[in-house]
Amino acid sequence: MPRHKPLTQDPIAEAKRQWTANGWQHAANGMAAVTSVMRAQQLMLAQVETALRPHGLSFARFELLRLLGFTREGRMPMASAITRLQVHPTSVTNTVARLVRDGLLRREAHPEDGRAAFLILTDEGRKVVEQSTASLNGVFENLGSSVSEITTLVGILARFREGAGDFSPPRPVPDPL
Amino acid sequence: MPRHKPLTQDPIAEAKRQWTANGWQHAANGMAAVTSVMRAQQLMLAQVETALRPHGLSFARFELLRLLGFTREGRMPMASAITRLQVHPTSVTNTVARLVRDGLLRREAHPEDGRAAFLILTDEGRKVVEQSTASLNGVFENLGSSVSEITTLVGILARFREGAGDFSPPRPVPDPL
DNA sequence: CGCATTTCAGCCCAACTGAGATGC
DNA sequence: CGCATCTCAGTTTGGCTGAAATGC
Repeated sequence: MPRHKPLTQDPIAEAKRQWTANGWQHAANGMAAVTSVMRAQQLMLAQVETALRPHGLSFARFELLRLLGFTREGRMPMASAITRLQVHPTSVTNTVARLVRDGLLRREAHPEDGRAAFLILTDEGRKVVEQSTASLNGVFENLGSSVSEITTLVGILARFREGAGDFSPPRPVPDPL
Repeated sequence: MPRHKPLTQDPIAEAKRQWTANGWQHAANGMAAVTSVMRAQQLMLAQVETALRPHGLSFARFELLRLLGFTREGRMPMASAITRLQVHPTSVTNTVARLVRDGLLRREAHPEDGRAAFLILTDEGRKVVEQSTASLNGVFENLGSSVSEITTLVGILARFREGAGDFSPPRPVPDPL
């Protein structure tokens, strides 16, 4: 992890001040939000990658393994993984190739659809995913934010993601009539 | 921009359910927070990069130009940029090289310290930073979240960043005595 | 035939590491 | 001398595009 010179004040608060001073008041809040999310992501990713490095995984690789690990038999069609992870098909091909190279995953032909591929966790892969999940949970349990802050954060970002077209709501209130 | 298959429900809510079902209740909230921030960052970055592409800038390049644009004379020592942007020195060298190549920035020797470099905005660079800021502000003004949500989000993430050692607080309440 | 699934080659960017040049 | 500043070469990664192979 890179060690940066600690700043004596919040650079985002400073940027917001400058945005306002330049007459961009209407954009200042949004700028602060976007910059905050970018920076928080960097910090979180650094912690996550530190926890995963001993297991030989990146976060992208972990996410795919974790998905497989949640299925009953440790197998899933490629297409499902692509949809669920919301990434580009070639990125998944790439991620899978590395996991196969490391012996954590196997690729098999789909029994019915000759175009499709099945991803299958190896025994080693199953072991790694459980161990790395345990390491990651240590990070997740120590973010330094309160439960109520975290709940609020997740809610706000869920509404943002939905507004950005990330998913359709599950209609928590079923249609009356 | 990649076009993904829209999901019919929130994948993070689903992941949280699985975390809980596996007995990791204490980590489920943190997992949701980290995953939410990661995904929101992807969505925001995609919008930001779409707005910047016509100007020939990435977000990293924009941030450096914007920093320069806020100084009186459009000039700043390399070291200040490194500290303020909180990135690796070689990354700044790289970013600067691209901006110089594109004629938006000039590099000059520091008058007093022979080791140090000065970064100087060119006329073209100044024009580009103002135009691209205007484009970005369009994104910032239309995130789809309310002002109160954004304010809450920024506050929670500021506390997280501070806790993660990103900066030291400006001591809003000066020490009594 | 059109369409879906997946891969491949190749590109770009960001971020890093390690080494070294230069000057305080 | 040690240290700071910065650059360079090279690696890794992820994410993308365009093209193609294969099969529905």
